[in-house]
Amino acid sequence: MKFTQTFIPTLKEAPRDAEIISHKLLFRAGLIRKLSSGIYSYLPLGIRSIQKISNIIREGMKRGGAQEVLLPLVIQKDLWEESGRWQAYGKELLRFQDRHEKWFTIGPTHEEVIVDLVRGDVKSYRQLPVNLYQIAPKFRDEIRPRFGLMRGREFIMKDGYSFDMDEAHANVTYQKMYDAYNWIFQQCGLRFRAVEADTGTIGGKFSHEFMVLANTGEEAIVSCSACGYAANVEKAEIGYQESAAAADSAPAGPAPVLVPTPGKHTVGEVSAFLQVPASDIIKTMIVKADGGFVAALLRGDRELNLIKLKNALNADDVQLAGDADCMKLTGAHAGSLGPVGLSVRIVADLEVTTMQSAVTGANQDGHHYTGVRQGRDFQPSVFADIRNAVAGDACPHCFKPLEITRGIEVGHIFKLGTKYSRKMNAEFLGENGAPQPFVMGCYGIGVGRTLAASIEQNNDKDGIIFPLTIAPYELELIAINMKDPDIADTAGSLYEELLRDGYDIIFDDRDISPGMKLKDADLLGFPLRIIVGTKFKNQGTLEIKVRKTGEVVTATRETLRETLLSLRKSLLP
RNA sequence: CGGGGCGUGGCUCAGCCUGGUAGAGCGUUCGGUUCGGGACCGAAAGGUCGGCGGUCCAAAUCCGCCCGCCCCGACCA
Repeated sequence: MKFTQTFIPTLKEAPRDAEIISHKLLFRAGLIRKLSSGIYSYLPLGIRSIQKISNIIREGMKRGGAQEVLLPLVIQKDLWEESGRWQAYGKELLRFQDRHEKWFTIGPTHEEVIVDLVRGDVKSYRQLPVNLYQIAPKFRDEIRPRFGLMRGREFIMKDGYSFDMDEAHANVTYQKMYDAYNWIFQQCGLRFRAVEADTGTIGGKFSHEFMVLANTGEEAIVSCSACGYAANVEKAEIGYQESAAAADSAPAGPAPVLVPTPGKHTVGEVSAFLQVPASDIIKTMIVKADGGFVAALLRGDRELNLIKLKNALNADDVQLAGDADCMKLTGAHAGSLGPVGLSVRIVADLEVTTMQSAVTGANQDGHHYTGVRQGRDFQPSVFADIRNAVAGDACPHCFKPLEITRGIEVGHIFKLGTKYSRKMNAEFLGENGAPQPFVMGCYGIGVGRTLAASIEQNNDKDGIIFPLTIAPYELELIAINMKDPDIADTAGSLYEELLRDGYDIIFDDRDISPGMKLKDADLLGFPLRIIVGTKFKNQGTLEIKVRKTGEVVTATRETLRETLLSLRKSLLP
């Protein structure tokens, strides 16, 4: 492709609303433009990269035994009512009516459609497994779209769904998809990690998220370099080698003392005011669990993990209570709560059991207790790991210190089981002749997000550094001065040759200053760059620059192909 | 949804407080000089100042309503 024949509107400055680096660079390099909040157009370079990622996904899916389909974008309400999600999905589901005032949605995900499709045509276990996927736009009416392609409302996603006759077969399919995902992200040239994830309300023990490692990632990943354990912080367990009942055997100290702490609400404020470390404070949070209330206790410097709490309580729905509920239950506002004298059920984090003389809220505004002791002054009914892991906590498998890194979720696979097949009455006849529901799995990849994540991970001050496999073009040819006939002619014929050789090449044939071409080349981030310039005029040499390393290799026209081949090879994943 | 901010040429922004001629840089067009890191000289095009209404002799500027966009929002207990 010649630069002058395509549409690559590069920009010196990013628009003001671009916050993160990938958003800025996608915009400045002319890969995307915004139409509306969270809604983007893909320009020629953007769609090329998206297509390369899509093709890698297709290859990976093929290897994993899945077939491509294309499902409708617009879905009628009754299917969503069958699954119960018309009510359950909430405001993220875009709903609208056609001219007959019939309700529809633009699919944010396609379980209903795929189940409807398969139940109509798959009637026997002999037809299983069925594993179908599509790569298509989706729409989720996010409360707050942000970060460009990272969290848009309309976005391109690969979503796949598998149907198996039983758990054992579903597990095999799951494993194939797990392997396929590893292959796909590796082919995309990403540094990533598959981590164990919470399965949410779906249940089952298999769920993995594929996280691209990047400091700007929205998710925290807990990992152990000693044994390879890795999990989303929502899920990550903490290793405790012995259940600490130490507090019970320690000698009892003096009874709790009520101290005034006027205007001190946060752990930080109380800690500073009373001159005690945050780790000696027990913070008390009132939580609404399935309609009832419980008090969750944590060391002052820890964060509550609602998912762990939900699992510990065996509850379906857990959320923090509002200030009004706190007031009603304890007689104090949030900020002065404590477990002493509380009437609600108490759930204590395992760490709390080792605290023998703690500071807690006194359930009167502006007062705290000191010298509070678990077992004597209050009695939790449940002890559980309910906090977020932090760096240095023990690995649940090998007890070595855990590390925390950040990641961007680009893929998620999990077992759906029979949740949808039961609700939507999707059954087949098994070997025993009895009808039974399909055992399903579901597998997603954010395609646009993968592009954004790659840029988030691979960039420098000058611009994007594309991995070879997903770059819009692999190779850029630059003629330093198009007005110089020697240079222009050489570059022109070189372009034709390389094109014939099958290179994925773009030729910057614009008649503009060298500075602009070179700046644009850095910004656009194609992996390899050939420069035809004064060195060619004077010495007959061409320059090949590797964007990733900055390495410059010179070649003659004779050695160019060989040099390109080996450089290209060095950039393969 | 709650809180905050913004909306002026394609992009980044000034002007608004204190009403009176709409500005700069980048980009674009034309001519010329340049040609290895967003070059230089000269000329030019391009703006319903987000929309509607109000106040006023006069509104980008003051007031009201609306629209759009952006940021923050359990972890305070």
